[in-house]
Amino acid sequence: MTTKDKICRVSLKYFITQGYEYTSLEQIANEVGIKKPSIYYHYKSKEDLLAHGVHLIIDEVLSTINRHVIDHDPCKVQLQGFFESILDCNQNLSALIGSDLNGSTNISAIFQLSANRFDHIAEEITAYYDSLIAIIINILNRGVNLGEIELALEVEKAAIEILATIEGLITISSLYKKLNIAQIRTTLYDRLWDTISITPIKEKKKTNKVLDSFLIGRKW
Amino acid sequence: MTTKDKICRVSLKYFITQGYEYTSLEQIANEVGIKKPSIYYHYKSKEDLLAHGVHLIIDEVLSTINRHVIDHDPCKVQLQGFFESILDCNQNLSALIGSDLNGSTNISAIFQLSANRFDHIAEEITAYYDSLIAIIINILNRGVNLGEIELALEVEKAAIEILATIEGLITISSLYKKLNIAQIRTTLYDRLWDTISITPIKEKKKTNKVLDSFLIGRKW
DNA sequence: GTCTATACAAGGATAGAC
DNA sequence: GTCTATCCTTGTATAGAC
Repeated sequence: MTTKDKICRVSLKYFITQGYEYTSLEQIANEVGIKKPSIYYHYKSKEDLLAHGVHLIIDEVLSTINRHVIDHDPCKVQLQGFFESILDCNQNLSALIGSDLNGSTNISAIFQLSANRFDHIAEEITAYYDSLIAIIINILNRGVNLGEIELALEVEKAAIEILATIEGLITISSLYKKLNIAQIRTTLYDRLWDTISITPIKEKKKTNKVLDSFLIGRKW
Repeated sequence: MTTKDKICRVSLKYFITQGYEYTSLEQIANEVGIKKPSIYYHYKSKEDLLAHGVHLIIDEVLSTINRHVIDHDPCKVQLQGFFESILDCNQNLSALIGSDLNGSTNISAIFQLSANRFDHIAEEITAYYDSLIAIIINILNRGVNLGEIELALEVEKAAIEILATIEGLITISSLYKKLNIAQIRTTLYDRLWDTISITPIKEKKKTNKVLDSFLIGRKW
């Protein structure tokens, strides 16, 4: 890994765990094993560093989706691939930046922060969401054509619903530590699919007994 | 309004729009119309200011829910009241802090930031989520007893699903500016209710033609 | 490509007068 | 309860040697 790459990943790690403003170039330089001014040889400013970090995450998410949403798979599998890709990327952020993030991560949080602060990063993030919605809409349209999905479905609304569900999981799991996200994501996806797929009088919602609680350390 | 109160609301406004770290006490003092050191008469530190701001939001959300979730209403109405309360609080944050936030706000984002940075604020936020989930679970249990909601429903999972949906809407609407949240929230709530309520062979998912796009400035 | 040295600004916080 | 003055630390960024 080049020094430039290393700087980017280390700074991303700190931006995510500590926040952009509370991360100093000194700290980044220390961990990389160089001195502070050397960063400026590779990046023109701290903001530049953030922009590269955001770009790295977006790249990772989109390429993961690309790998997991296979062309001729059934729609349901494709959509699940999409769903899982984003959640996995969020969860495996630690691997991406080569570090040991213990807590739950939240890629949306760093997007939020960056977008609020820097206009050109906001544009990239909007384009990213455009891509995500376009991908979902493609999957849904194909599903409608193949008869997997309700003909009457308004794909655009459904796409946003799906994306909102994913964002919600990411947000809530990082904020509410008692939540065991690994357990809830499958159920949530099944439910989501249930609301858009063809359901020919099949008995819906036959749920099983609760085996494990989604909540850690507290029984409701 | 007391000076202390004014300081709290002004700082909250800037914390939300600019981020905690990028907000200086100087800026806050300027807007309040006092000098920087006077802040220290009312609050012991900048962190203290943030803690009070977070507390203010949490109070507002919980009391709004309290007003909108009426004791003997049907379950569906109660749940919708809950749903709307949080989204409204998020949207009307500008009114709360007495200011002119133009863009979309995101209370989860400031929770995120605060929780990451300060342990004792994190505890308050966890307690807040505990309360929210307890409220939903109470509504759902009552709905099950009244026969409005599926007997087989696992209320705990459903509660988290509902909360995740709300969080998702907040997150995505603040990140993805093209989304018209006002239009999508009703649909999303109906869909959600659909998945948990008793459905005696009623024809589900009879959606109408799309009239307006959820997305602003782009037609998919 | 990385270093030392340093400029320069800004922020949080305190002391003490009024 | 609010002010002026000031301390101290830290941060980003640059100049210029090696």
